[in-house]
Amino acid sequence: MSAALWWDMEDGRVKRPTLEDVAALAGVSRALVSIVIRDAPGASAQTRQRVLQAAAELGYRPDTRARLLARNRSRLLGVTFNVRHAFHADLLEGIYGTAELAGYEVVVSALTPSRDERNAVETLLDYRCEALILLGPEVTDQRLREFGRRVPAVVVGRRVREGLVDVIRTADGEGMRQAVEHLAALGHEEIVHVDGGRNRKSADRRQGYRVAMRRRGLGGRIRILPGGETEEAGVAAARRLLEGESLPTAVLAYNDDCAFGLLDMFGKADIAVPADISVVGFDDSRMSRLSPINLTTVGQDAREMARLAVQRAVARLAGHEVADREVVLTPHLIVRGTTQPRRRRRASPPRQ
Amino acid sequence: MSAALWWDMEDGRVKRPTLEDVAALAGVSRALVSIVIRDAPGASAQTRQRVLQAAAELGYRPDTRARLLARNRSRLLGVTFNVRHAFHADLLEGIYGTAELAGYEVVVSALTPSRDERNAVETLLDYRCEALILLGPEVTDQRLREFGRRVPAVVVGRRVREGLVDVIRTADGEGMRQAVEHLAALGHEEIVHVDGGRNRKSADRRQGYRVAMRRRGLGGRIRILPGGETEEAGVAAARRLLEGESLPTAVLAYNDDCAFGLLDMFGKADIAVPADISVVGFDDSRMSRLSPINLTTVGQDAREMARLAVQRAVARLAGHEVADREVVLTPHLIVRGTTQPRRRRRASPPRQ
DNA sequence: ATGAAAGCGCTAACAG
DNA sequence: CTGTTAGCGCTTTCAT
Repeated sequence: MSAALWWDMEDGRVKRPTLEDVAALAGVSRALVSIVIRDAPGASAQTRQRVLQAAAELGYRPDTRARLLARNRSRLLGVTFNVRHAFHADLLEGIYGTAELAGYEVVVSALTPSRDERNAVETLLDYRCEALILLGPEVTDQRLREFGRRVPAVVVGRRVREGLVDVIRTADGEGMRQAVEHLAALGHEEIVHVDGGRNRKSADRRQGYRVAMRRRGLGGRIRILPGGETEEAGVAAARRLLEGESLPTAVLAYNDDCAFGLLDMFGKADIAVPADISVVGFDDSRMSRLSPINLTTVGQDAREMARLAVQRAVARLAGHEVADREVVLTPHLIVRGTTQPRRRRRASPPRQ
Repeated sequence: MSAALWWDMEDGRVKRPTLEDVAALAGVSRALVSIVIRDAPGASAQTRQRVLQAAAELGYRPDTRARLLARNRSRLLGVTFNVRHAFHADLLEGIYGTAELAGYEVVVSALTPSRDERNAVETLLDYRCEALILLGPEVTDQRLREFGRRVPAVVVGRRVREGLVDVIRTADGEGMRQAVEHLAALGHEEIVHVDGGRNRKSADRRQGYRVAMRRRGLGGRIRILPGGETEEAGVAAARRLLEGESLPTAVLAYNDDCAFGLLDMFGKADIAVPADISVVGFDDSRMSRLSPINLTTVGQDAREMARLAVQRAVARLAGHEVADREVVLTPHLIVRGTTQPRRRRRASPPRQ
């Protein structure tokens, strides 16, 4: 890395040493250099030494483009993620690590408002990625299956109807169960669920809530408010709650963002959390950990999900029969400061 | 896009149509297909038609690897970003857009705890990116210059000492000035600054605070508390403030995260914000907009920064002399709910 | 306007 | 263990 490489202002190109250059300096053939660089068997220790030395001297680094093209297999894993989603950061971290161990490279493609899954995947496929890992994709099952028809695809964090893609996700129902159990154990009975709208994840969580309530003997108290995935949705839901004649003692939101909206509106309306009402979110997003918020929420194991996703993709590529297309991990409740035992409501001054 | 491509489970490889296939189907040479696909001059409208048709029929998509290798210029812009940094999401969005307009492709490399700038940049360079755009890099100036010596490099969001790299950043001093002015205009005089530690950005902001205070005739009230870039640092600083005999009426934090820590600790100590003390952050991070936090902070124009960064890189590659290596944009204060006119302190009940 | 041919820098199969 | 030889799929002269 000591080589002083300069870029040529004339044509904007950088002249970098090639295998050939290294071979020349080491006085061997290109093939031999290739072998040494790839750390493949078939070169004497002595040659190895000399080649490595020459490479270092020139500051040689293999050209990924050429390598990718020449190699029969690209050994490339394409990953799409949403820059806005804090959870994806954790997943990416794990993916890079696991992929490296498995001998794969990772090429990521960011989703932005003007760059959806289709674009991102197309880009990835143009690089001839061998498999796709899609973090919390927002396209239809139909399209996901289309992706899966082209290369092995692993969807992380969301359910996909039957077939063609592997799925690594968290048991949403179980998460809701834990949340309901937690609240019920604290003495709450009027536990309202503000749902996430019309998507599948929302349906799963809604159903989980229903089942858990019934199982706790609170079937009669089931109350679901239409919500959404955003803070605004939470605000709107809180407003609706406040308009009703009686407030529940606990609210279980579809996700953290929605819960933030609830917290906000309750704060403005002079309802103390958790003294007057307990609030639980879902996702354990980074913000939920922020102490001014300190939200009790349901968390997922990012590292494990990442590990499994890569492992699936690789297994599939290796032709191994994968037993279950879908792996459902168990989430775990993280109790923070927005829940407490049910108690008499008391007046409390506004905060803002 | 209608082609039904299947991946071969035998060897994990996908067989995709090549230029050759398209050429055969269209009954022309590969060269001609290449011309048509690239929309380059040198083919009759008729041929164009036929080739395009054939390509569509086969679901042909050019192989990026081959393309990159064959082209003498990669027309690739390498971007490093930090997945944890919400602001980078906005920047990326702008970068993708501007780059496309300029006829460049973008390849991003994510920074994670175990994957620092060095790794990321090396990966990017291995793809033979022509230029680098580094979002809020955390390595030394020394190393940044090293990058700049290899390819044109644009650093976004931080100052770099003299030379070799272009810089697009926000005027930190001006941001601090606006914050101080805002607080002073609200009647605050005891405005404490909790700084960000030993990095350059922190020094800039600290200095901006000093200058602004003096200019406002508050030179005697200058008070700087050692802080840091994290929430924890904010918590610690708040603790130190609370230990002192008198609390200031306003605190200006190094950044939003630090401000969050302050908010948290104040909340726990029964100090109302903004009634008892006003708090200002810096960055306009996504969380600062969350209504339970609703932090008054200093914002930056992501789109413009992105546009300028790409423009710089491209200009540099085109060999255009760029007048100023450093562009400093003006930030703007965003007044939210954590600041209010100075007034008598009053007791207020705990929130939690 | 079209086609033939020569690489881009590397890997991999095959001889020696 | 080492070197020779084909490509990978595309772009790009350079003839025709």
